Amino acid sequence: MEGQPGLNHETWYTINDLSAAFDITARTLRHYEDVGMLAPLRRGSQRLYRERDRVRLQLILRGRRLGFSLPEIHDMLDLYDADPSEVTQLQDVIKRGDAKLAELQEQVDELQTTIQELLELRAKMQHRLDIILTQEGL
Amino acid sequence: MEGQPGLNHETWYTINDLSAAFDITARTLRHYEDVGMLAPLRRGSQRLYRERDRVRLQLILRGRRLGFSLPEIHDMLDLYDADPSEVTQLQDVIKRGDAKLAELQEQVDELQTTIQELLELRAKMQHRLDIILTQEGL
DNA sequence: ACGCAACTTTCCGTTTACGTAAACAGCGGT
DNA sequence: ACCGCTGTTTACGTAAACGGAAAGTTGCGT
Repeated sequence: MEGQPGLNHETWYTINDLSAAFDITARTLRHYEDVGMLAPLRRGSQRLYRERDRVRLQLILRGRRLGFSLPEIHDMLDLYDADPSEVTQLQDVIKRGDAKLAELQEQVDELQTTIQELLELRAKMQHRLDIILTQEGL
Repeated sequence: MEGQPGLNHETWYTINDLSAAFDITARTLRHYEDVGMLAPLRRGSQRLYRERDRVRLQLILRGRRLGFSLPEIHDMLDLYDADPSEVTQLQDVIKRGDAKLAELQEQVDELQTTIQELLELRAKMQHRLDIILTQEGL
């Protein structure tokens, strides 16, 4: 169950807390760990997820909904993990972030084109339907 | 090669025309046919793709870039193939189209949230970088 | 101390979306 | 008639992202 194993005010989650909360299987969470996208602490052999892990999981699942592969999502997570004390790291993360941003914007554009086309199709179909219905109404 | 086998002014494409034009393999085109997403004509055993097939292929590839599965894309293509003379078909296509539109809009929203978060991260990193660089400049 | 539920690791299975030969057919050029 | 190219079908292989079952361990309630 969800709780606090220490005396601090941090919230902890078991693997089943998270799988229930996000409607995924424990197997999926272990898989994300296998490929290095999550790294929960251990109490003995049991996994203990912190708030940080929960946030990362949310990012992973959103990435999946958006159609990204796990390696792609992994790269995006890495952006948040960069060491902010090293100049080269900062420059690198900005550069990689900009590249990803351009990609995401392109995807938004294509989505909006798709939406536009579907709206036009819908209008056409609605128009035909109106004509048929008024004819039948005679 | 791309050409016109008849005397009309329609353009035809071989399987290699299309695979070269869209940078995919012939195998991929045959696969889309296997799963019923394309249906080129035949001259003997050879596939002949018309403009209509080319447009459908564009839709398929865009769908893939947006992260949709082939069955999902297949459903979207079906929207364009609905018989516009049947009232029930028209109503059905409008309903299914609206459902897909809601989905697409949701995807746009999630993408824009992701973009926003990356922009904030970028600003944070840029800020840290500026501080470090001015310190070094002393 | 005992049982049992919750967790663990390990490993083989499955689906999607093709990749990759193998083996054959038709056709334009020499 | 033979070559090479382009195309075809058939069929097994593969990577990604888990699913699912087996077998072992651990902590907790009584």
